Amino acid sequence: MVKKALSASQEDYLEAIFELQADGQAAHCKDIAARLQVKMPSATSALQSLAGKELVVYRPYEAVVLTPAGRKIAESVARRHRTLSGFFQHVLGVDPDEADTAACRMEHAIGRDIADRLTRFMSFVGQCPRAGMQWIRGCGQHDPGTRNTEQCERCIRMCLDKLQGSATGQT
Amino acid sequence: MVKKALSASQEDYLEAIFELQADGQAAHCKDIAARLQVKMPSATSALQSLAGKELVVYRPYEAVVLTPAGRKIAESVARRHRTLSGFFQHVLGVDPDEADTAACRMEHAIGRDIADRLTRFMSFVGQCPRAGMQWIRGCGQHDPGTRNTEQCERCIRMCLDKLQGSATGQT
DNA sequence: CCGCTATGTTAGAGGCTTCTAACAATCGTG
DNA sequence: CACGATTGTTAGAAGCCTCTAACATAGCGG
Repeated sequence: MVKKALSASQEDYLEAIFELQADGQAAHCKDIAARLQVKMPSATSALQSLAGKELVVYRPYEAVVLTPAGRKIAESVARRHRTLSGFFQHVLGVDPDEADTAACRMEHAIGRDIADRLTRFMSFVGQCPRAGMQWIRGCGQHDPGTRNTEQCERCIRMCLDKLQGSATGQT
Repeated sequence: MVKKALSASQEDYLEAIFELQADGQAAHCKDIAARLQVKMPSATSALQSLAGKELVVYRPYEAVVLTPAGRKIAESVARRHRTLSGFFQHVLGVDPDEADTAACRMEHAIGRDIADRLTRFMSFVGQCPRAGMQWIRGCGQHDPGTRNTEQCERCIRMCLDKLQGSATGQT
C-alpha cells in the first residue's frame, strides 16, 4: 500500500485538530472551521475524507480525534511549521505574525530533508561562537557593497574575547 | 481595480514562458506543456485564462508572448525561485536538483518581504568576514550538543588572520 | 417534557486544474 | 500541390475544495 501525499488543505485540517488537542480542547467541527477560517460544511467534508483515510476517528456530532497515523502526520506538519516560523523570526528578523502566516503557507511545500537541514542550520548558528544571535543582528545593518575592515576586525576580536571569557568562567 | 493574486499554477505557466523566452525560444504550447509536465490541453486552457487577464498575448496556433504585466509577475516568481534555490544549495548544502524542485514548490508561498530578507541574509553571510562560505561548511560537521572551545578559538583566529591578510594585500 | 438555540450535516453548485478523446490547423516533403 | 505527421484546440469528464441553503441533532431553560 502506497500512501499518497495529502493535499495542503488536508494537512491543514490535521494540524488544526492537533493544535486544538494540544491546547486541551476537544476538536469540534466548529472550532476546526474557525481556526482554518472556513465554513462548517467544508470542515465536515474534510473530516469525512480524513476518516476515510483512517487519519481521524470521526463520528457524526462528536469531537474528532486523531488516529496514531494522523497524529504522526500532524506532528510532522507542526514541526515544519515551527521550523519555518522560527527561522523567519530569529534568523531573518521577521515579526511573529508575518512569520507565522508565511510558515502556514510554506509548511506544505517544504520537504522533510530541507526542513531538517534548516533546523540543523539554526542550531549551528545559535551555537557556533563565530555566529550567534548577536551576529545575526548584524544582518540588519548589513549594506551589500560596503566594507569596513577595521570594524570587522573589532567585531571578530570581540567574538574571540567572548569565547575565551565563557571558556574560563561562567556557564 | 484590485489585482487578485494568481494561483500557483498560473504563476508556473508565466514562469515557464518567461524562461523559454529567456532561452531565446519561442514559447509554444508544446514546450510550455513539456516544461510543466502537463498535457497540451491543460496548457491551452491556462494560456486562455492568462490572456483573459492580459498577462500574455495569445492567439491560437501562435507562440505566446508575455505582456509587460505578465513579464513583471514572471520575473518576480523567477526571482523568488532563484533566491530559494540559492539558499538551499549554498547555505543548506542541498544538491542542485533537490534545491530546484523544492524551490519550485515553495516559490508560490514565500512572500516578497521574506524573499527579500533571504536575499539580504545570503549576501550578508557571503560578505561578513565572521561568516563566509567556508564557515557555512562547518554546519555539516556541526553536532548539536558538542562543543570544543579550543577548536572554536582556532577557527576564529584563522578567520581574523584571513581578514587581516586580505586587508593588507591581495584582492 | 417541549421547544429554542447551538452545532453539525447533507445536498447541490461553482471555480479551478487536470485529463482523454476527438477534431482542426499548420508545415514540410515528395 | 497534396498528404501525412506534428502541433494545437475543443468538448466533456473527473477530482478537489469551497460555498450557500436547507435540514437534522443535541442540549438547555422554562
